[in-house]
Amino acid sequence: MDISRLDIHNSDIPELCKSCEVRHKGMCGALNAMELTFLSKHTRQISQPAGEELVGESTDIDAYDNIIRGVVKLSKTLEDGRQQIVGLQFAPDLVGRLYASESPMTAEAASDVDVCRVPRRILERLIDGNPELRKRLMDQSLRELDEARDWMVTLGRKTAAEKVASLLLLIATHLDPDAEGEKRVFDLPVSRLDIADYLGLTIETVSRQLSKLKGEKVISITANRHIEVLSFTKLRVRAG
Amino acid sequence: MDISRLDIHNSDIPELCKSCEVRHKGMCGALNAMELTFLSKHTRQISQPAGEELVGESTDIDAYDNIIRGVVKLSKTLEDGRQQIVGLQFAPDLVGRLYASESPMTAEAASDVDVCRVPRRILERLIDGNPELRKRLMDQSLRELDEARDWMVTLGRKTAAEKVASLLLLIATHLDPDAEGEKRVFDLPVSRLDIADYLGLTIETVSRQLSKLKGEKVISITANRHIEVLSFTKLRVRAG
DNA sequence: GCCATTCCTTGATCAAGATCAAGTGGAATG
DNA sequence: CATTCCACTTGATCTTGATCAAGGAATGGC
Repeated sequence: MDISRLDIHNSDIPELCKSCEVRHKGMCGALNAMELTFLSKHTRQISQPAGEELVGESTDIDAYDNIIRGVVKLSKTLEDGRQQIVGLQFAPDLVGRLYASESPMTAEAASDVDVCRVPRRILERLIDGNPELRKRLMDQSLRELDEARDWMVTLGRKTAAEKVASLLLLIATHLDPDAEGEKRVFDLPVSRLDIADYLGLTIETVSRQLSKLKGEKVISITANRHIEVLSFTKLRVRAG
Repeated sequence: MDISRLDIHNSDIPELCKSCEVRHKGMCGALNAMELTFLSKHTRQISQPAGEELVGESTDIDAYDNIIRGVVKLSKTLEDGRQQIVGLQFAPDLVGRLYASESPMTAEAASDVDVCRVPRRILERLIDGNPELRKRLMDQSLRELDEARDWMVTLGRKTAAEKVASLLLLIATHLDPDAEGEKRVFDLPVSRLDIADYLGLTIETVSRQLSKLKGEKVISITANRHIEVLSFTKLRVRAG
């Protein structure tokens, strides 16, 4: 099962997963070309429109999804319907709680999403025999833990204005296809309701804060979702 | 480096770390008897009174601490001094961000704490050669991620009353030395300020909510820190 | 192009929790 | 035993963000 010995070339990568070869951003959960080749008989590429569920809260996990394109939101819901988004995942993250039989949260396509789906048992077997992949997944988990804890500070201690500015920075950072930078112009991959659910606010407050940032010439907004950051410096100051 | 082959008996465990043999609670980060024996020449038992720092935010990590007794709080601070506690750790958790050279947060003794300190390089080498330990640490990280995300729901979407009830349940669960139960009588291991910083509230609000729970006969409080839960059912209802 | 629907914005009012300001009580110190 | 100190409690008031309500802009179907 140690696939590092296999003589696999990029040309062997099955067509359906060519697009998985997205650029890695430091530590991440993506499967590499060799691993995808190894798994090719088991993987399926799946396209989900925005709003479709990938995994439901408290449902059995029988597959992991390697994100190829788009944004996935992870959320938890209280009995009375209050919802909190507990994470956003971008390509090439791996979606799914490792080593659990039941998902502790819902994973839903925030934007239109393409994923490469791998059956749970198959991936777990691959992990066992592949120390490098295991390390990569450990690193993704630890990075997600760091991000969750950073976000706890935002949720617990920041004002509405700081929360909205923080989210714009987060998205600008993660959507940038290039290494360390931030995207100056981008489309919000999520609705106002999603933003509110991520920040622990209401849609009205989010809307007001975005309007305020627009009025202060920190950002410009067109067509509801299209954002241009006019000053990262001001935005960072406002993010606290 | 595969220590699972070593012929080690419990009687070989160095005296200083005998107490490390606390009961494991399902998945956890504690080192087991064999590992502690292996590490005995490198470990030091350290006692810190409440309030003492184990690791500072943004400082170099040169050791990991295996908690033997007490509660450790993990916190992050904004430039202007606002603080958020992002996790509590109990025996036998391992304190310290794995595979990072710099700590993303402060780790501080919440109560009086005893830890077994292992130099970073030594533990990392042990992990590399010990698949079972690696799995245990992976499980602790994933469990901490689950807990952080659960807490994000509390921070983002619960009322002050629900937050305080949730924290009492969390502490009652973690302080119980027995497997699956909850402790009915216990001492809060943290101050009102710590509770406020964990819940994203002020000490005044925490105090008012505790008084309210006392008035409603859900809990009784004596000597500020000593809590008796009179009705777990009511407490759970109030935790939302 | 028109309509319906959904998503977003803006305004007015309200309430939860923060802030400001005294207290209270228990433990430690002399 | 008195005193100080610190952690906590309680009350009064204020502010932030929620709620309620209406209207506007984008999107999809026909």
